[in-house]
Amino acid sequence: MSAALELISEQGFHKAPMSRIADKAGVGAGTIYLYFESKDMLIKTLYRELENEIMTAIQKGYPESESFRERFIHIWTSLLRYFIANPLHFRYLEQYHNSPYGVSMRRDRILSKTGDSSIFIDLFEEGVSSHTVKDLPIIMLFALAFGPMVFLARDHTLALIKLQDAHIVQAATAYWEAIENK
Amino acid sequence: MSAALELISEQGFHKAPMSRIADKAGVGAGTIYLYFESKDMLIKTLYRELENEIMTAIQKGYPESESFRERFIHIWTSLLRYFIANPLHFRYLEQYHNSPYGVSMRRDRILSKTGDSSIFIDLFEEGVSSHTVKDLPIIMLFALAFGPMVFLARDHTLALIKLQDAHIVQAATAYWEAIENK
Amino acid sequence: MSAALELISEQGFHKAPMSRIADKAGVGAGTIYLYFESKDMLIKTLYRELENEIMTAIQKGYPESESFRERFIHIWTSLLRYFIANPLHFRYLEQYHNSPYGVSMRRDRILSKTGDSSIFIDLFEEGVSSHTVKDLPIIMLFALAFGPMVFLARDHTLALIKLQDAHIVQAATAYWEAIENK
Amino acid sequence: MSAALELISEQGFHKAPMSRIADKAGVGAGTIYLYFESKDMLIKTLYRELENEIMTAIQKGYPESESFRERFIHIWTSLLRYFIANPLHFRYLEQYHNSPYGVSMRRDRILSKTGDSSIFIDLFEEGVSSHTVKDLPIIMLFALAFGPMVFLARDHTLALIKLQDAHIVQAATAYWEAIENK
DNA sequence: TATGAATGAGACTTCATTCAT
DNA sequence: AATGAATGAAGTCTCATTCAT
Repeated sequence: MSAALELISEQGFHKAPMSRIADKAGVGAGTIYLYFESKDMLIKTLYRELENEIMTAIQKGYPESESFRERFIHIWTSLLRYFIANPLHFRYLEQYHNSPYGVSMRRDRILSKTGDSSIFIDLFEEGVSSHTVKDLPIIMLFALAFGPMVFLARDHTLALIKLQDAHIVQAATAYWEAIENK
Repeated sequence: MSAALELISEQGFHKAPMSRIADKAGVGAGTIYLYFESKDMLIKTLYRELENEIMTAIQKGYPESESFRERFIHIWTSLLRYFIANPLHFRYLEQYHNSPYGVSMRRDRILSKTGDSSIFIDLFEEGVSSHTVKDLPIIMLFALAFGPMVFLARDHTLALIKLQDAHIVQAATAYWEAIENK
Repeated sequence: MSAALELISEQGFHKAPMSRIADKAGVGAGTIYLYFESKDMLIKTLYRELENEIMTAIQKGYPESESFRERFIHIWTSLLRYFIANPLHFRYLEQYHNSPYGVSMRRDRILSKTGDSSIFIDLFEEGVSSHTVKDLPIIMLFALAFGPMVFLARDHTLALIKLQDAHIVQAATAYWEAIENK
Repeated sequence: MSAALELISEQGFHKAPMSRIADKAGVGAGTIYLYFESKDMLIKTLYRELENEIMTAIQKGYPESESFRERFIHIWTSLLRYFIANPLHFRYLEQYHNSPYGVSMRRDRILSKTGDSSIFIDLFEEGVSSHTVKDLPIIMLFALAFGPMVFLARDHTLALIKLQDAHIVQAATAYWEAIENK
């Protein structure tokens, strides 16, 4: 899986044939099929693995009893810091989302409110009902919150900008002002 | 080109082999090569075509002499409206940006400040130097501005939300508050 | 035909598609088919044309009434000089001989003793029956005579050697000694 | 490789598509690419293989300590006998030399005096410096020596003549007289 | 008579997957 | 359980030839 992660992140799906993944992992090509039914399954399993790791990272130090604002900023900055610290993970997720798997998965999840993203949904619902954030559809809040973050992470990953910690806090604050209900 | 647009937008690059594009266009497979040197060239040419169309759409009704805020909101909403009106175009651009072409092009452009995105860059530079928007690196402002918009457009395209005009204005305003220098 | 000659000589058959030939000739692709039934026919016709030209060149100044040796050396040097003066023609003939056409044509001709090479055959038969040259099968004499010449012409054409007139005469003489009946 | 040898020898490069070679070899089309990077590499590797085999054949029974004449005739007749015994090899080499690969290789080798043909070059240089053969450029001697042999081999291969051993010796002797310094 | 856009068979090559070892 | 050689469908692209204009 880590061989697949490296190859796909760095070169994209179509430059990561199973044979190369096997080579990089130091195993035979057939061996992969003992653990994964198909390339698709490998890709999906790897995706879930990363997702879990990310959720764990976010929950670490989560200020359960602080204000909504604090909790929101914690999540937002944790996520961005995670992506900056793990650029391969970020690039993999991007590749995944921009593929047939990703699109259908995204739709399924959001419509059924399942999956790990439900944490975010819950948070936003609390924010709306407590009039702490603007009264907008959850999905819009979601887009407004994570759109900038993904873009920042991408620019950083591509080395177009070198995000300092100060930038991250600035961005989180700026973004908070966008959704805050004043 | 419109056959390519449809297939690639709806199914992704790797489900759009030249033979299917040709079929959909109602021509022989070889015919495409009379007009495009290679599949790559077809993809790039189509990209530029769409980009031009978008720039035209944005410039229509541009309030040249209005305040910075008005101009900014004009561009932001025009772009989002364009994507909502042309979901295939939007999805095509997304596919393109998430591919080897897109990544290298993006880097080249931003670093060399050429290409159509220079319009945005100019606008932001004006905003920063006139202290109308926060003093952040241009790329961050860019990410903060277009990140949410792309996410909104994506959600709309995937029918996860049906953006009304009211939503668009709300989002533009919310976003303005995020970058505004108060 | 001269467009075909140039392209095929310089780049080989497989880099001389009909479309390029037409372009170089300044006509439409279809126009060629008004004058030649197919690419094969074009190639064959061009071959015959060159062959005729060569036979004409050889016969010019042919010392009809001189000794066998004089006549032989005349033919041999004329031919080599022709190839040196017309490298494109030489390269075309080489390409042709090394192709399905060439091989079958060669066999047909020699077996049926038709075609222009019958001139050479007649000459050699005279030489053998008059005991001027060694008593070897005609085909062997042919090979012994034209093998070196073709090699010399090839080396000259490829710029591996720059044949001076002195060389040509030396070679002709040397070769004469090989077949001469002493 | 032997499937490629047969097809290319008998039908030429362009009637030997990879699919036919694979069929003839009784393997799948992709299998060839496990052993050869490309069709070009297959062709080149096969060429080198044959060349090695030929050099081995020539060196067998080489009369190291005999006179120049003996050594020269040994090489010449060995080569011709090899070609007669292995007509497919001969035809393959011919095809190869008459192709983009062959032409550039030939030029490289002769100019840099590398490759197996250097054996011949050394021999001729000895002959010239010891005044045993005529004082002509090496390339000319080369052409004078191997031109007839190639032609004879070709005629035999095409079944235009059935070379007996006596013929071979006659031809070698005749040729020796052409280059001998008298 | 001339054109040249259109065709589609066929070329080379890649790669997810299988299976005998 | 592990291997990796073999497979062959599918992909991109070329080009001799046709035919409506």
